[in-house]
Amino acid sequence: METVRRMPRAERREQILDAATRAFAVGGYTATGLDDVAAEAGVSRVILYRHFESKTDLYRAVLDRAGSRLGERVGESGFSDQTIPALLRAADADPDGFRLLFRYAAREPEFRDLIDDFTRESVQIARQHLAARIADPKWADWAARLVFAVAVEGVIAWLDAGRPDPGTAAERVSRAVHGVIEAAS
Amino acid sequence: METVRRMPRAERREQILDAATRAFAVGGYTATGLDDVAAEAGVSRVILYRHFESKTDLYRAVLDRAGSRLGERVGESGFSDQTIPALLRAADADPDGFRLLFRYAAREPEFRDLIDDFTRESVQIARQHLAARIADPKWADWAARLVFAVAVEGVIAWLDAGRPDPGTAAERVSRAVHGVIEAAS
DNA sequence: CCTCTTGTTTACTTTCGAGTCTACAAATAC
DNA sequence: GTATTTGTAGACTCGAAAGTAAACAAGAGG
Repeated sequence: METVRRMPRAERREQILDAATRAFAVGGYTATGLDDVAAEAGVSRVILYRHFESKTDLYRAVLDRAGSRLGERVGESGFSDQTIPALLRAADADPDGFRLLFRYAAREPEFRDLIDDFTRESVQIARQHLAARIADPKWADWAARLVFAVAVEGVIAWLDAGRPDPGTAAERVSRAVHGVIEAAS
Repeated sequence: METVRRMPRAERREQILDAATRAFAVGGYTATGLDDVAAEAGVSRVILYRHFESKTDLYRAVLDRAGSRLGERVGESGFSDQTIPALLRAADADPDGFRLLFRYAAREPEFRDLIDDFTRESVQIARQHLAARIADPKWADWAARLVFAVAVEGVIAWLDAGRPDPGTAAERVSRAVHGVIEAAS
């Protein structure tokens, strides 16, 4: 019988967050039980409650951390030729968090607020850039949403493909994004 | 007190499917209770069980119908300049079904099989077209996924925008798709 | 008029997973 | 060596939503 791995409280908390991110990234909030999280963390279910008040609390902590990391790396103002590379780096640094945020949290009524700020702001920035190129504001909005979706989907598809060619990935995603911008103008 | 609207069995079944499609399209499977569905259908909860064995059964029926309609309109073979217009028409004919399939069902572990066939086949077709243009198969796969995502996201964004300019919408989505294809080549 | 079908209402049971309680074990720190 | 912290195990409660049962109401068609 293997000896039990003990950790100081703060470290365990982080380790649980890591494991929970992985577990939730598989199927989202409702499809993931606390037993799954506990198993992934290699810890009994009760321990989760010594670090987080509830499943909701834990999930929000996971999303918060993922969202903060994303915000730190990408920044939340402006769009430059460094934005896409930064998005890639953020996804590379925390792939499960990235997937979880955009693949699941964005569709979960209770939790989407945690990623919607980022999305809304990004789309808003895209809209401002596109307004000069697209006369009809309805279609500018449409294009802004699509541009953001292409960036995110491009990154997730890159993650799912096993993160090939990290050096040139940003260039490829950028080209796709600009391809849509051109096509929409 | 308003008199109760009775319907022949088959008609009621369809009407429930319509209402359920609307209800589920708001928040997906788990976030939608049978009470919500019953309310949307203007019928008591018990009636649902006289037409469908279970919530799962009802949901699958909804997704089946939406998937069939989609398949009928888009066809499941080949890609031509009629494919995007057909996709738009399908979404226009059944916007809630379309949204439900791609926005929620595609992310629900228990139910994604009902839309994954369509998605897989579409991506496969895209891949074949792109193989000639993109040497590295990893990046051809990536581009194929992205192209499909752009088509779907473009359509959903159009729905969410209130379906402006039905005449030119297909042209815009097509341009976006080809923009990504060019950019990825 | 009678019967079948469609519908309602209300109350019930079942199920599942979240969340709790208690008692115990063992590593660490002083 | 003792107290404290970190951990386990297992049995439990609780609540929400799914699913069931029974009794009754009323329109439609023969």
